[in-house]
Amino acid sequence: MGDEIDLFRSFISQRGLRNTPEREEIIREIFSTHDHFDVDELYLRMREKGSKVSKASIYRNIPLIMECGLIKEVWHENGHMHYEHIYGHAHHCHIRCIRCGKVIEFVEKQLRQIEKRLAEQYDFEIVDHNLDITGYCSECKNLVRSND
Amino acid sequence: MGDEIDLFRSFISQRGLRNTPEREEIIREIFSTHDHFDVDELYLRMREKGSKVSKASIYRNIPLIMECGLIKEVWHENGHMHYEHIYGHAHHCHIRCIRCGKVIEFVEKQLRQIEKRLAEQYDFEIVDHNLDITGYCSECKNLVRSND
DNA sequence: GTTATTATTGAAAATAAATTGCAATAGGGG
DNA sequence: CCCCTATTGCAATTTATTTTCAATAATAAC
Repeated sequence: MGDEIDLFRSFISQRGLRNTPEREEIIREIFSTHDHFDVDELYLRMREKGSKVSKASIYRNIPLIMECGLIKEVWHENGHMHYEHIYGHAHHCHIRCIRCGKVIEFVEKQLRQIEKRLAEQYDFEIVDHNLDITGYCSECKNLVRSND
Repeated sequence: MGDEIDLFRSFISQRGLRNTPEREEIIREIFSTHDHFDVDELYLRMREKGSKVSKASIYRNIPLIMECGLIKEVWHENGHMHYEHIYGHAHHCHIRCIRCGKVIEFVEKQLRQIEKRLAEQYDFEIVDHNLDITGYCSECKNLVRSND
C-alpha cells in the first residue's frame, strides 16, 4: 500500500515531469477500492470526500497513470471508457453479464502460453492481452429465456 | 454472398420491423470488404459511391445489425467504436500493433474450451468472447527499442 | 531560502461521437 | 390502393473528452 504512489513518483521524475497533490489524490482514490471505475464515477467519489480536483485533471492524468502501468482501460460501455488498477493485482480477465453488468474476474494461466505462441508465430512483442467474455449470469440467463 | 441480406430480411420481419433500401445499402457496404470499420469510414465509403444514406441512419441501424448477428463491436480506439462483420467468418480474435495499428486475425480453438470451463465454473451462459492482444509488430518493435 | 522557468491546474470553451426531435416519406399489411 | 406508423434526413442536443488560457505552484539553479 502506498507503493503505487512511490512508483508514480519515480515515473514522474524519470520523465522530467512534476508531481502534484492532485495527481496523488487521483491515484489514492483509484486504489482506495478494488472496483473498476470510470472518470465520472471517480470524480464524484473524490468530490464527496471533499476533493477539489477538476474533471479535466482526471482526464489529463489518466493517460499518464496508464503509461506508468498503474491502471489500464478495460472496456467501453455506455458511451465511455472503464478502467481498472492493475498494479498489485495478478493479471486477470473478465466475464461480464450483458444484462445486469455483473463482472467476474478470473485468472487463466493458459492465456500466457497462447500469447507466447502467437508472439512467435506473428513476430510480435506482446504488451498485454485482454480476454473479455460476455454472456448472461446465473440470475439473468433465466430472465432472458422467459422473454421468448 | 447476399446471404447476409437474406438473414437480415428474416430478422427484420420476425421483429415486425420494416426493411428499407437504406438498411440493405449499409449491410452491402459493410460486407463489400473484409476490413474492420467505423461509422465515419463506412459513411464516407458510401458517400463516395453515391449513396445518400445519412450518418444518423448508420448510427441507428448498427445496433440492429449487431442484434441480427451480422457484425459486432471489436474495439474502441481514437475516440470511437470499431466494428467487424462476423457473419460468414470463423470466430477469430486479434493481435494489434499499438504503434502502427496493424491488425492480425487468428483462430484459437483452445479459447472455446476455456470459455466452456468458465461458463460452468461461474454458471454463465456465454454469448461471446473477445481476446484482444496488443503489442508491437515486427516492424515497430525495433523502432520502439531505439527510442530508449 | 529566493528566484526563474515552465509544467500543471481549474474553469470555460471547443470538439467529436452518438442520440434524439421532428416533419416528410414510404414500407407493407389489410 | 389506403392507412398506419416505422424509418429517414436534417438539425439540434447530449455526453465524453480535449483544449485554451490565465493563474498557480513544483522544481532546478542560485
